[in-house]
Amino acid sequence: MEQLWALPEDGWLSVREVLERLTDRDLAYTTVMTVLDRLAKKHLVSRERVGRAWRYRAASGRDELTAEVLQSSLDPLEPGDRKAALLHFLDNASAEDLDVLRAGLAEVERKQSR
Amino acid sequence: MEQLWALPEDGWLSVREVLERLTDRDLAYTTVMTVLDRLAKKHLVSRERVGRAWRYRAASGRDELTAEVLQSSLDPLEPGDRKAALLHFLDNASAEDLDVLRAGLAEVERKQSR
DNA sequence: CGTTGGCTACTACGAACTGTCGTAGGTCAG
DNA sequence: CTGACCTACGACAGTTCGTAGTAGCCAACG
Repeated sequence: MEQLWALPEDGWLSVREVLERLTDRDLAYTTVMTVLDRLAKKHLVSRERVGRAWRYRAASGRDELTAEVLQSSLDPLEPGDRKAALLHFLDNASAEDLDVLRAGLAEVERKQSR
Repeated sequence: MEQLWALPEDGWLSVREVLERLTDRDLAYTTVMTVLDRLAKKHLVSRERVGRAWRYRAASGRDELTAEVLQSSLDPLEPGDRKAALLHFLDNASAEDLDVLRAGLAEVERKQSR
């Protein structure tokens, strides 16, 4: 389902255009339509009427969506567990991830002091 | 389902003991058993035979489990998106979370240099 | 003006997962 | 033996997902 997000193109796409980009899957037109419809109902994509047809667009990028998932995974935890979870995460994180986080934290601080 | 993890007690618990701790839910004995059985099959809990009965224990704490979820949310992303997701995450993180991350990073560095 | 191609809306269906139980049958103590 | 307790297995409804078919609307072509 989310395979559809492998499609870059951040403009608006019609069902047909999405279908044509999914050459590997060989899906029926209506399948793509149904999926897009359901994603729209869950607000994972936005849609906009153009004549009779709908055009779809990712509501948010893979990166933003993932960031939300991270937050929502943490949210139900109590503060103690939340903290522990973050620390466990760091323990298992790759050097690259740690670098990104370090840089990101520095950036946040920079913004804060401004 | 995961409500069961609201139970602290990191020792081994029998089905009956779990049931008794779930006073709010009023579940049948077999319901708890089935749930524990299924969790065991997914390796979310470990079990150990004691006489005829099984005793169950959380395979990992809520915190560790969440840390794994965080990793697995990130894993399918390409490096660019992964980085972007982490940065988005920092953008929306609370001051407390940022503090934890800062402290955690410092800790990791300390370990590394040793 | 009727046919056709494209598009939507609605429905369907099987697989997987979840939450909830019930039944059947084994075992161990009184 | 009998009852209490436990497990194994099956069941059923509700939801999500992936896939698709049917019906019907509309605009443009010939």
